Amino acid sequence: MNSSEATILHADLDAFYASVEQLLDPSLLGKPIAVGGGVVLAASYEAKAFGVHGGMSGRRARELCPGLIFVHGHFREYQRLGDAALRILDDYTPLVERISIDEAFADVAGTGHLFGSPADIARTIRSRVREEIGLPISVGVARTKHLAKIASQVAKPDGLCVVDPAGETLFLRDLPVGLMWGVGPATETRLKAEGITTIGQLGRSNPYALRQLLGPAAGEKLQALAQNRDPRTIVTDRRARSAGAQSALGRQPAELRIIRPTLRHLADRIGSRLRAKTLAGRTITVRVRFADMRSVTRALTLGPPIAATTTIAEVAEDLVLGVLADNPAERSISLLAIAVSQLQRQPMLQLEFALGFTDEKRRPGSRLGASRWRADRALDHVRDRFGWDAIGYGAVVVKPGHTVPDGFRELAERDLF
DNA sequence: TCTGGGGTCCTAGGACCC
DNA sequence: TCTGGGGTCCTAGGACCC
Repeated sequence: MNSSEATILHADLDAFYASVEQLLDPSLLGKPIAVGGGVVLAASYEAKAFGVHGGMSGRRARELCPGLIFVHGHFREYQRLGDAALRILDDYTPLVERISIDEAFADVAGTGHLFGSPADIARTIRSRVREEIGLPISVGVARTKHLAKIASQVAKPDGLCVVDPAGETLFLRDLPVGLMWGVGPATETRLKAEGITTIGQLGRSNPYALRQLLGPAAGEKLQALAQNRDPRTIVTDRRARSAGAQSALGRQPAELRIIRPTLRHLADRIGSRLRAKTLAGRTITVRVRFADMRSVTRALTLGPPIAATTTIAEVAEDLVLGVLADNPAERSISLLAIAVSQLQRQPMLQLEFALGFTDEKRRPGSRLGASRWRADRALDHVRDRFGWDAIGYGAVVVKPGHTVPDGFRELAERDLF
C-alpha cells in the first residue's frame, strides 16, 4: 500500500514531438505545427488550440487551422531526447517506471535528506529538463500514481501540481471523469447517461449499479480510483506480453495477391523483433478490417511457440482466408494485422529444435522448421549490418502517402524485454 | 470524428477435465 | 445416463492507453 506522504511523481513531456521540432528549429516556436503529412502524428499547443490532434487526417487539420505548418518527424531525435529527459529522474531514485517515450512515474520516498521534499525534486527536475534538454515538462506530485497522473494533466502545459494528502478528496471532487486513467469515450458516454460527469459523483455512485453498467472489473476499479483507493506501486521492469504489426491498406480487393505479400511483410517485422530478443509465441491473432471499417479477429494457439517469419505468415494466411470465407459479401479490405502472444523466452538452440514442429492438420510431416530458422537468421544478420531495408520479403502494395514512416513504427514498438 | 501503429486488459461463451 | 459445480484454456470482440 501507499504511504501517507506524497512521494509519487508523474513526469510528462508537453506536446512532445511538436516540442522537439520547435527545439530543433526555433523559428517554429509559438507557431501551430503538426508532425506528419497524410496523418497528423502530433500537434503543438498552438495547433491544438484550433482543434488539431493526433490521428487526424492532414486535410482535416488544414481545414481547422489554415496556417498549420507541417513538418517531417525526426524520429531518432524523439527517442534520444525522450530518453535523455526522463533519465534525469534516475538521479533522484532507482524507482522509475517508464510508461512511454514521453512519460514516467518515480517514487522518491526516503530521499528527502538528500534532495529535499518531493515538490523540491519535481521543481529541480523541471528546470533541469528545461536547461539541459531544452524541453518543457509537466510534473504531478501526489501520494498515489492515479493522483500524480491527474496532477500532471492539471499542471499542463509546462507546470507543476502538488496534491497535498489532506486535500485529495477536494482535488478530485469536481474534476471530469474523462481525466481518469481507464475512462475513454465509451465509458464517459455511459456514465454521462447516468448523470455521472465528475470524479466525486463517480465515487459516491451506487457500487452495484456501477458494476452493472461497466462490468465487475471496470466498475470496481474505477470506483476505487474515484474514491481515491489506488493500490498500485511503481513497477521498474515491464515486459511485453505480445508483439504485433499492422498495415492500413486504403481500400484493396480481398485477394491473395494483396494479402499474401502484406502478411509476409508483417510477419517479417514481428519475427525479426522476436528473434532479436530470443522470444517466440504460441498464439497468432489476425485482424481483418473491411472497407466499411468493420473488423474481425481470428486466433489460433499452437502447441510449440514460433518465431519464424514464414511460419507466422502461413498461420496468419490460413486465419485470414478463414475470415474471408466466413464473410463472402465483403469484397475489399482496409487493414491487415498480426499479433503474436503467449510469448516465451526461447534460447537459440531450443528454438531451432522447437521449430521442427509439425502441424498435423495442415502440413503432415513438415520438417521445414530448422531451414526456416536458418534462413531467417541469415536475413537478420544482413539487416544488422546493412539496415532493415537491405533485404526482405518483397515490397508491399500500399497506397503511397497513406502509410506511416518506418521511424514512427519503430518508435511505437515497446521494448519486448 | 471518417480513422495510423503498437500495445494492455476485460468479458462472455464454449470445450474439456475432475 | 442424468446431474452439480469448479477450474482452466481458448476464442472473439470491445475499450482503452500512448
